[in-house]
Amino acid sequence: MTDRPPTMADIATAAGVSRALVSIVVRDVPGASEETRLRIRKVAEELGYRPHTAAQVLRRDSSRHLGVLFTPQFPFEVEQVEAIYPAAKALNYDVVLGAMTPTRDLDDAVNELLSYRCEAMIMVGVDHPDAWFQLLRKRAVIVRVGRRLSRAGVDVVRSDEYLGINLAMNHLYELGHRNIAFVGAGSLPGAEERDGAYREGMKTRRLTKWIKVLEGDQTDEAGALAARTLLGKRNAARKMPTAVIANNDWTAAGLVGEFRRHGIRVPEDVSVVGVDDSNLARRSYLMLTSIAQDPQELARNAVEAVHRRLTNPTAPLKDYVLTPRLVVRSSTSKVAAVLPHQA
Amino acid sequence: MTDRPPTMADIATAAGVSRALVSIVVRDVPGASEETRLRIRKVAEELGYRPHTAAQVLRRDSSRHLGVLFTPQFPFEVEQVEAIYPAAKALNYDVVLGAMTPTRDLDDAVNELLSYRCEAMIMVGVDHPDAWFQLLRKRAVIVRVGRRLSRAGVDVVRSDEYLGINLAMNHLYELGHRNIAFVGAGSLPGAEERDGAYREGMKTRRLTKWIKVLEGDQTDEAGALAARTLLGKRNAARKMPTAVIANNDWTAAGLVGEFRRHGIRVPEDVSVVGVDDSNLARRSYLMLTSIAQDPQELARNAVEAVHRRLTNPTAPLKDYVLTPRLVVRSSTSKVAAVLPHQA
DNA sequence: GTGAAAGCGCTAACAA
DNA sequence: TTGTTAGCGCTTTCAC
Repeated sequence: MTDRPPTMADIATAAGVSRALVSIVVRDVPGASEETRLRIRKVAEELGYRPHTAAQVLRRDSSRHLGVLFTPQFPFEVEQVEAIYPAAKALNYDVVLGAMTPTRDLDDAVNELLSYRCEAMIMVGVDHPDAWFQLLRKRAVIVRVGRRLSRAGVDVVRSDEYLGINLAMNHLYELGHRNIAFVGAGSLPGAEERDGAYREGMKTRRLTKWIKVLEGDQTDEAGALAARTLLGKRNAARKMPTAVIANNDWTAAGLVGEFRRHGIRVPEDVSVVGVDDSNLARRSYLMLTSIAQDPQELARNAVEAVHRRLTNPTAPLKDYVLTPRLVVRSSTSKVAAVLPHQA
Repeated sequence: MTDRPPTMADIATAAGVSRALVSIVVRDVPGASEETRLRIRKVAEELGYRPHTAAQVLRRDSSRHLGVLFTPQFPFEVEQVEAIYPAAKALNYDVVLGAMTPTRDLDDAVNELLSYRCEAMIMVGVDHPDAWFQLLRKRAVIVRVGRRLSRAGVDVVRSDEYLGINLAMNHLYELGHRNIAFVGAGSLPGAEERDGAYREGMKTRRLTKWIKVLEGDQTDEAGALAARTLLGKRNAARKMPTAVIANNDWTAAGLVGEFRRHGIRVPEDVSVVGVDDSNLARRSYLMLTSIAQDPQELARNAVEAVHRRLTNPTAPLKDYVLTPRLVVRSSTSKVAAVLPHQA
């Protein structure tokens, strides 16, 4: 059988002091002599004391609990979430994970976090109608982290996607690429704005005739599908691009995987650029050129945004925009000899 | 500012009944008329009532909280964890995630779950010294889910790895493969036993001279590394295998990725088998032949194991062994023409 | 520097 | 069927 865990009362009895003193020592707040502190801590250690989170939360008026909503199937979101732990600890928040899974939607996850009385929630990559956010905002502080442009009346931490796409295009343009395709966010909300950066960039560079936006989402499978679509156009003049920008690394990995399966070499035959500069981009068999957005920095800003709003609920809405940078690896190279009809 | 969430007292007042009745209705236990139930539920709904988990946990003698320890960076563990939600709900447990990250080790995660007073923890893919488990067992019910053979004095749910490896070998043997390499678990605990199935299977089939075990872990990078090692032996007679078994799909994906990067076709030039039959195996650009272990079934058994031990703490240790099966996709094919010296 | 006491929201045993 | 009540482990205010 498992033992009943020791309570503060047990520590107090064992150390010969009052419960209140134990609380003071455990929470590390002023109000006890150094000598008592040492003794109590020693006893607590010996007895294997662990604070009872539920009791703390119940008693405190603030839970200091920070909910994090994310989809564990998406690797970049995982990296993002991992970065939140140290950032939250720095500001003394406890992190509670709210995972979205095939059998557990956003509402399920939110309700759970609400039951834990999280005073704030960081939503990683979550998109939803504005009205939904407005409603939830009554119950908890909301901060969104991601690349979406829409605001929905909550604080947002994101990287400058417009700039990011442009960095990718510049890089490819300088390598001689003209026929550059883009795998976007498909029908997901915010897709319009994101594709916009690509379309506009192509226009600015007088590459309008090469504009090619493929439907995507967050997955590698979308990348593989896009690759097949492009390969289907292989024989059609002007159609098969010499470079593809994917809206994230995972999708880029799918592109590379499918291209290589068909014997199309990356980067010799086609260059691929990802976005996020996630761990995946660093894999030795991919080595993706990618647009870096530092998860640590996003996380720090997100937690800071939470803290700010918790401290000052009426502060004006803030849009934290971080500057991405280009990381060149070996999934991009100079464009191969250009056929006459592609010039 | 966020509103103070309504409590049972608020509902009771609004509905003109006692708190106890509200509790009865909310928990869905017998003791209230259907009419009252309806009214109370309606009021609760209107006020947006959410039970206060911390208060429930504090009051109940059992928390009904089931901690799940895992590493979100490992896709198969994520699939495993996702399957635990429905299984836990079926037995009325709440799931609390304990994520292990680069900045957060097993002890950190365990301590957090202990503070939440989880009465049980399911450890997905966690390996640790036996003594560690013995110690923790005093504090909570522990169930391990994974492919490891070691017991550590706790209940284990796993699939029959020995059989799995044999299924893979049979499949490859029947396709004419003889020079079959294996990417194992490297220096991780339990590696010996797992490599054993491969070594023994090779001996049984009189393929001793082809035995080749490459170091691995759980990652795709390990697969890529193994592929490079094998490619380094390409020109040495007898050395480059015609088939490789990876100890999981993620590693298999790394193998395939690196092979294809070098223009080695899969399955034409080399066949690759994974283990887990995870989502990854189903990706269109990989279509890995894999040894399936159903995450749903593992999850159901794990939760059942938890329930069993919670209900009967002195029950004898149990080893839940599930039977894997072979799923043939297109990462394996008949061996190519065999060179004389390889016969 | 230390201790006493109230009460957070809820459950469960009991009384009505 | 419904209401009353004690108390889970902790924090926090106040008195000593």
